[in-house]
Amino acid sequence: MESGSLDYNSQKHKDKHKDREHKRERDNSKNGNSEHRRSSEKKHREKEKEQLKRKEKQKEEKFHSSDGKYRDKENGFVSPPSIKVEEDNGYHHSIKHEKSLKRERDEDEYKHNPKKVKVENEKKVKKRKQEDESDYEEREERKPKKRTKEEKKVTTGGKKKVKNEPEEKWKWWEEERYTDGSKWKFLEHKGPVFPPPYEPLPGHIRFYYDGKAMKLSPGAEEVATFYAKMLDHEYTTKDIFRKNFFKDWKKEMTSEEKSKITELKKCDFTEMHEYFKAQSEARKQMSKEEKQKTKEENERILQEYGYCVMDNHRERIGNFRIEPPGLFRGRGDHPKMGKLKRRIRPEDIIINCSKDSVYPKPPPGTRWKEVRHDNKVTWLVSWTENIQGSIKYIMLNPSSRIKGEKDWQKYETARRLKKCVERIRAQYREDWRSKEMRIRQRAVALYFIDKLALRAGNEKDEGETADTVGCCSLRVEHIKLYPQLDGQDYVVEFDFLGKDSIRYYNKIPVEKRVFKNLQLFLENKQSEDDLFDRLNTSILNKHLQELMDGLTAKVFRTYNASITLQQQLKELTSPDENIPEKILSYNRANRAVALLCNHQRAPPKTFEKSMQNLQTKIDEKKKQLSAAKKEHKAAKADAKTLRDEKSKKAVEMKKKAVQRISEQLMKLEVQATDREENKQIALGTSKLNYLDPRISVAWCKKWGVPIEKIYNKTQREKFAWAIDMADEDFEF
DNA sequence: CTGCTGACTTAGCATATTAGGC
DNA sequence: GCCTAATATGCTAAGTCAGCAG
Repeated sequence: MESGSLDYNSQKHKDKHKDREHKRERDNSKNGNSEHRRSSEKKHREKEKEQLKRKEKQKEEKFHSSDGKYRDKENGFVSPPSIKVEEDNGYHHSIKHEKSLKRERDEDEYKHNPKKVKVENEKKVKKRKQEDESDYEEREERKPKKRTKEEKKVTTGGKKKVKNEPEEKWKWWEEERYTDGSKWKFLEHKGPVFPPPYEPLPGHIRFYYDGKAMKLSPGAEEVATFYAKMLDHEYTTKDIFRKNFFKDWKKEMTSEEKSKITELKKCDFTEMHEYFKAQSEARKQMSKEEKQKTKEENERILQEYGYCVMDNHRERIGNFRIEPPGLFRGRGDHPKMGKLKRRIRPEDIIINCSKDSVYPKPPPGTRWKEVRHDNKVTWLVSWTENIQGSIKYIMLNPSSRIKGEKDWQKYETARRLKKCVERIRAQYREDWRSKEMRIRQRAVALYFIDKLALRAGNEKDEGETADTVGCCSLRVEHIKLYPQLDGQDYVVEFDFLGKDSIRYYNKIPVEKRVFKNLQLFLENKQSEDDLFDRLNTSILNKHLQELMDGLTAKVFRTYNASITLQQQLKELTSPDENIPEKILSYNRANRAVALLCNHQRAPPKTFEKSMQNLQTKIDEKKKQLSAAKKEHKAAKADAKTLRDEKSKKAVEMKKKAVQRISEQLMKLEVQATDREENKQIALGTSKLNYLDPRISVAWCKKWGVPIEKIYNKTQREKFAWAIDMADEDFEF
């Protein structure tokens, strides 16, 4: 059935193969690599089936929208059945209703967790009424509800010095969303902050070529400092890095320099390197006052450039600083590592803001590349980066409405998947026996994505990026089939580099049918050939879209991560645990997810040492404990003979001491276990991106664990919506 | 389709800040 | 209070996915 692509492909591989023999970064990374591009043959004669599916999908939708709970609808923004929608103007939401809903929720929350207010507002007990500034009224369509009126305030000045207890937190999640595809009505900001210009090195810091001091032109010198700063980094030992750097560096040299400096290995940057080390040392040694001063300066910049006004609110910007020039550090075996990332000038910058706002001013004597007013996008500033030619953006902070709404929506989509995942699973299992190869491939790939939480796996530009893959781009060389292994049947071994060149290694038993299909897909292929030669992410996602509105490959990752957390929490938490133990359970649940998603990290450099320290502490505590126990016993004995009040009291005290120490010991032991189990696993990524925060919030409420134990300040800001709305009964 | 690219999310590592032990 | 280890934040690379032109 399929063929034709093979010759073409393997030809390509041979060319590529040569420059692709590098080693991986992580010691746990290993497999060989090669290139492969999918051939371009298509086949699309499946109309009837698609139509069928479309119908199915419609049914599915009806099923969903009728299953009752208004809350189940995406983002909860939906009229309850009982309330009539005023006019069908496209905004099918009922404001009034939401309000009443909200009130109920509040009551609930107070009932369950009276401490809540304190928890959330640690610092800003005194929410001052803001001077009202309603010049930003453009958002009629967004109709803030009554209650938000009082809250509506904009602090354009941003002069709040004392702490940060600005306005009362805006609950954007209680407002309506745009339904017309626009992202905002009004946007005003101050533009980006540029890195300081290059400061030439002092005269006594010299660069040597071939043993001889040599003064470099400012342009060449600047690039040289980028390299000098990285001297003790492993990067500078890599051939590609050195080669790329040298090539780009030469472009910045004067013709004179170019003719002299012909070999990197004759370059001596050590003096420069030492200089920078000394500088950063000096920075650390700065006096308190100086540190305070820079801190204040940073705060000033943050207040001026770190916020924008979007619609009626002052919102925090995520990254308002332009990336400074430097040497590109790709991850894994990146063919472009070491290339010069050039300095961004105002002339490279596109500003996005509303027409009727005060436009940001370019630095004196410069101009922006463009000022546009596109409210269909969320970015404030963009520029094109010179390594890959891709666009970089300045966007809002995760705590902003625009990011938060999207995040919330993501979890709602995952929850919709929960309702139909069984049907989808049944379907792909059925498809394993399809007579069409492409359907089988699609079904097996989807099975992997679902079961193993693999990423979709888009095609990548070969030679431009590190050789990494996801599900659809898996190659023959990435899997091994074992009809029998360690007493299990039909085992598939995965070994490939995924995003960020993190190795995915896993052996799992699969169903016989999957196994047989894999054998079939492997027939007559070279190791560099695509495993799924009839599939790509576009085909897969189109299929998924038909199965459920808004469904794409990555929704499975979100869904499986969140549902796993919920299950694990249920399983692992027991009522008699104290708080540290509960947190350990939470971390374990979190860890199960991180494992599923393959979120790894390099073991911290100080891991062994800090583990030893902890062990020492534990040993000491143990000694203390047995000493305390002895004393307790002795006291009891005394009390028995003396039988006076004083000795009775002493017994009590000793008893308490024993308790206290054993509690401390336990806490330490828990900590040790937790840390050991976390050695190579990164919990942060899943917590931040995959786990519906409402699950965690509900868990905290249910067990009386303070939310701060689970989420730090940043995380609480990002998940404010969830903290506000989820009660202990929340079910993902 | 198919390739390209724009917009936006997800990712690990580097650095800064804070907490906790002495 | 100082110093170190732990944690939080910042940074930016590397993905996903959709829409469009050809």
